[in-house]
Parts: sequence; structure tokens; C-alpha cells
Amino acid sequence: MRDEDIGAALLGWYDTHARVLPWRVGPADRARGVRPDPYRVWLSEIMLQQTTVAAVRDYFHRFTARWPNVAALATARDEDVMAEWAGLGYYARARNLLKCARAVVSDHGGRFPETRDGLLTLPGIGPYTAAAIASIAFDEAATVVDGNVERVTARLFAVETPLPGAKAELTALAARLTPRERPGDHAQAMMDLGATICTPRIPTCGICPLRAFCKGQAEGVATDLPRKTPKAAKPTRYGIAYLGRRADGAVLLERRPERGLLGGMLGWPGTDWTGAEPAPAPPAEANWREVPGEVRHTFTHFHLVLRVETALLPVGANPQRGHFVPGTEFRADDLPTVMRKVHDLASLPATGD
DNA sequence: GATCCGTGGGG
DNA sequence: TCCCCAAGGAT
Repeated sequence: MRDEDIGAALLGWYDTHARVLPWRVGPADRARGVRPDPYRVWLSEIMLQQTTVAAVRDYFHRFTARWPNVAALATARDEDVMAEWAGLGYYARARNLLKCARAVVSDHGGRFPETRDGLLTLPGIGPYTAAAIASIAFDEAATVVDGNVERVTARLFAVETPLPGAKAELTALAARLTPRERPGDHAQAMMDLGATICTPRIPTCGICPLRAFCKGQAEGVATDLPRKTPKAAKPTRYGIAYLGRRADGAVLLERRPERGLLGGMLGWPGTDWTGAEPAPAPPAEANWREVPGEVRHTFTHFHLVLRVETALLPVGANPQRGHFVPGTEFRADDLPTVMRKVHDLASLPATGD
């Protein structure tokens, strides 16, 4: 078996089975020589970091409708971008998205660098994303390694080394497969294969275009690969969120610090989230009342249980923390999911249970 | 290299 | 219910 045979089989499959996605150039346009728009490739790749295609779709449409090119995005207000990103998670991506757009405009004449190394210098663009943009948008034979490629490669070559330690080994194997011709299609084919056939749990090896080449399949271990070192259990933290309203409909919100969890996003003032019973920390003097029930939410590395308290604040109130947002400007969808859950619990009609 | 950083869907 | 995990990057 030659690596070239594997690449040819993969591209043959891709030409007939490629998924239609909003940020891809369709076969008809591609045959006409149309190249993908680097802005759309970049935006989609940032959104797709650790995020499923299904979750990204609507966000991609909203972003490109509102900001059709990198120049438009570069002039957007921070709070508008953060609000548009709300619910998609990993909010550092949105902060770096803006930094990157502004750097492209101010340092690169409004055009994305056309090489992997050039792209790597931009905020929010790491090894994966740089290689993906360089190959898809600019036809550079860069090796693209994401979770799909790691899985496909580990199975194809029956690599038993567990992740994340196997990363360098898998990257070297993926590099062997990367062709000079159509490297972008090759990369997308690897990822499509991993997303639709060579899936984590129950791969459908029976219809895999690479079955004849797959060492993991031959040895009967494909489904068990890649091996992974076990993860630590998630602890549970507890906190109190304070949802203050004024009679005129304004709500008391707080912009979170740029760094850290939910950085740069709006949220309800609250206590720290700790492993023990939280010490009350209301943002203003008021008759705070506990809302029945609780909010449960799981972040990447801990579970959170939140108690919610509400109060009607006087129109002349001068809270120690946060700022009032007029009811006409407030939209719960602009908040990260855990904060939206707090709003939903507090807004629920009392059911008596 | 190890940690931190969201969310929703699937088994 | 619980765990896994998805087109990762920054520190």
C-alpha cells in the first residue's frame, strides 16, 4: 500500500460524498475555478473549534449576514460581537475573532496572510486553524490535524499510543498522507470521513472508502482507537445569582472580566462559585427573595449549582456592582447559557411545587 | 505538558 | 442520569 493510494481513494470518495456546507464552494462553482472566500473559511473554522456543524450553522449565517467581510467585522462594536456569539461557548474565540479581524485590517492591508506560518501569527489561529485556512483557501499543502484526523489516522495505522501523547506521531502520519494536489479537499475529506463514517463510537467500516487500507480494521481494534488517557472527575461548585429588576423594567447586569470563565460576557451579579456553601454577596441593598428551584449547568471542568434570588430595586437605586440595562434593550439570548438559565428560572410562573 | 475554557447532542 | 465528545487555542 502506498500513501498515494490512500489519498486517491479518499479524494474519490470525497468527490461523490462531500457534505454541502454554507462555507464551502459547491462542485459547480469549484469546476468554474471559484475559490473559497478566506473570510468565510476563517470564520467557519473558528466557530468549528470544538463545536459541531449543527451548532455552528445558524451562527455562521447570522455573522455573515451582519458582517459580510473582514473589514465590516473589524469595525463592529465589541458588545455586539459578544452578544451575537452568546450561546456558542468558548468566548475567548469571540474576543480573538475581533482582535484577528482588526489585525488583518491594520497590519495586513485587509487581506488574510496566505501561508500557514503567516496565519499562525494571528490571534485565535493555532496549528489546526492555520493549516486548515492555508490549505482550503490558499491551496498550501499544509497538514491539517484535528480530532477527526487523529482518530482516522490512529485507526488507519493502528497506533496504540494514547492521546494526547500520540499527537506528534499522528501528525507525522497525517503529513505522509497530505497530497500536493488539492490539499484543502484532502483535509476536508479526512474530516468528513471522521464525522460521518470513522466516528468515535460505532464506525461504519463496512462502507468506508479506506477499509482496504485500514490496519486497525484488519486487526479488529479500529473501534477502540485512538486510546485516551482517562480524565479527572468534575467537581461541583455552588453559588448565588442575583437578578435585580426595576419597576421600569430595567435589569441589573454585570460585564464579566476579559479573562477567565465567560470572559467579556454579560451576566447576573453573584457570589464566587466555590466548592462549599457560598457567602451571600448581593449587589445592592434590597429585599432579596429566593426563587424556588435551582440552576444546574456543567462547564468543561466542573458542575455548577446556582441558587437564584430576585428583588425589585427602586428606580433611584445605586447598586455597588453592575449596571442597569433598559428592559427594551435586554435580550436573554445575549447572555451565555448559564445566565440565560438563571433568567428562565426567575421568569418561570410559580407552579407551587 | 497540563490547565483552563462552553455547549448541546447522543448513547 | 451520566459520560463522552466536537473542524482547538492560549497560557
